Amino acid sequence: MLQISRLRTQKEAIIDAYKKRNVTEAQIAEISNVIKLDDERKAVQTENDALLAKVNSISKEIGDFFKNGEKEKAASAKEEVAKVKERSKVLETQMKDIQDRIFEGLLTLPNVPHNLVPAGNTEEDNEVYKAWGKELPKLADDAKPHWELAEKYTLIDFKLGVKITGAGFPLYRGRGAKLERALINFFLDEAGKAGYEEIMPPLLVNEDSARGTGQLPDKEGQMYHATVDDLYLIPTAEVPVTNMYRDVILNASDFPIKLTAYTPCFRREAGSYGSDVKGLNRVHQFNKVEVVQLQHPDKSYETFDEMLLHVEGILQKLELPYRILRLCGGDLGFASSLTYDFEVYSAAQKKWLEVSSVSNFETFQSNRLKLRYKGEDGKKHLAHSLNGSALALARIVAALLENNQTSDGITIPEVLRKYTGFDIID
RNA sequence: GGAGAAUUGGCCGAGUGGCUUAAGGCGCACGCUUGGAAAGCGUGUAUACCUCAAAAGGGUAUCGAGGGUUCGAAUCCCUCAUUCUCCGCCA
Repeated sequence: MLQISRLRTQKEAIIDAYKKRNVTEAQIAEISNVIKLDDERKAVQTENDALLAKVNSISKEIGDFFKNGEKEKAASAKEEVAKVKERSKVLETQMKDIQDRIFEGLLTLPNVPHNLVPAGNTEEDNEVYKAWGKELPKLADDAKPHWELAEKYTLIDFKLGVKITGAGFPLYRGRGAKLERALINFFLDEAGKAGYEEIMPPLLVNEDSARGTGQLPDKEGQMYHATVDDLYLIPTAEVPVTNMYRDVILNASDFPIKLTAYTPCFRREAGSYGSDVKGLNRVHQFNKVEVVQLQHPDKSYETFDEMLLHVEGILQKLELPYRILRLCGGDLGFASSLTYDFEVYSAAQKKWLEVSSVSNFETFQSNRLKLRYKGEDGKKHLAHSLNGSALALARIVAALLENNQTSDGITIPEVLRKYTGFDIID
């Protein structure tokens, strides 16, 4: 959520930057509308505060009148207060209404794209920030996609997942389950080495938390909702982990705050269909290790680069072909200012699969979270929040299985062997 | 799930309708004192918003949250949350 003060001071610059996104005329108009509503709010508050001050001072007088036994004066003063309060009540209703409309207006405004964000509307317009320099792996003609390999070596049972729950809930078994656990441990250990504190958060969150990181109201349909208790299954660890700092005031010396968490992620993926959803490419439940950083605004882009290097390092250790995309305005998430996606090449499908997304939200999340720090000037300012996947498992497994298949079986990358306890799946 | 008790500022803690501008203490900051420190003394020490060209100043709201009663609420009433104790259930 953007701050009204920013809309006021940087209105033209924001509208200009918005042109890189798919914003509508209505959204642009909303900027002026919110400012106008805020002007109204101020006028109403000024009037109402003056009325309340009057009520307070008259009430004090009434106390004195009673003490002195001046009952008639007290009675007429009471009448006066009643009149003032009647007017105040009207103003209070107005103010509430205006504030609701301001909040609704602000919720429709996406984050302002960073200078580096290329203009564009679709995936096609994303810029390749770093391309895979070497030749892409070529497999034998009889190379199998990962869902066939998973069945052949009894690693994942998609059918049992359907039986127990439904489509998109894979059941990992045997060495498949072990490989999954190995990757989780490997990712967590890498994050630990990079200085992230490990968190094991709740997997269900309340409405305030879903609202804090912006899942509500924007992406309501994407989350599973446990209606009896009004709790949401997390779509990413970002939600519980970032909400650790909701309504928190930090000291500038606390930065950077670096947190990592493994959690299963639950996504309804409403509206997806076709070959994209085959196998592990798109599922309702998958495992992911997330990294989150809270940082001083002056340093958040240094931190952003550090997070990119962290993700890149993991992919290199896994020996997977990858490329990094700088998302264009149209593909940029609602809350993000700058996002780089990591894709790995899945050689049998001959597809690039998104496995990580690293974003700087600047103050967009912290404004809604009320996540602030006490600055050098003694005043409170909004912190910057960033996060990234490091990494999302399901698609990494898909690429590993496909790329590493040989006539003897599927070889396990060197770094994972001490975690899996086996070198090859045969 | 049931019963009882509690929730006040950075922390402890007083406060049962106007004398609260939330006492007092601790902590913190600055000053005085000192050779230096401690002690002592003094001053200051929440947040958000409104007003003001700015600063100073003034105003409003906030005593777990939200409603209500009242001219006036930390104080009375209602709903909810959290914590503690006991009972029930449970890995």
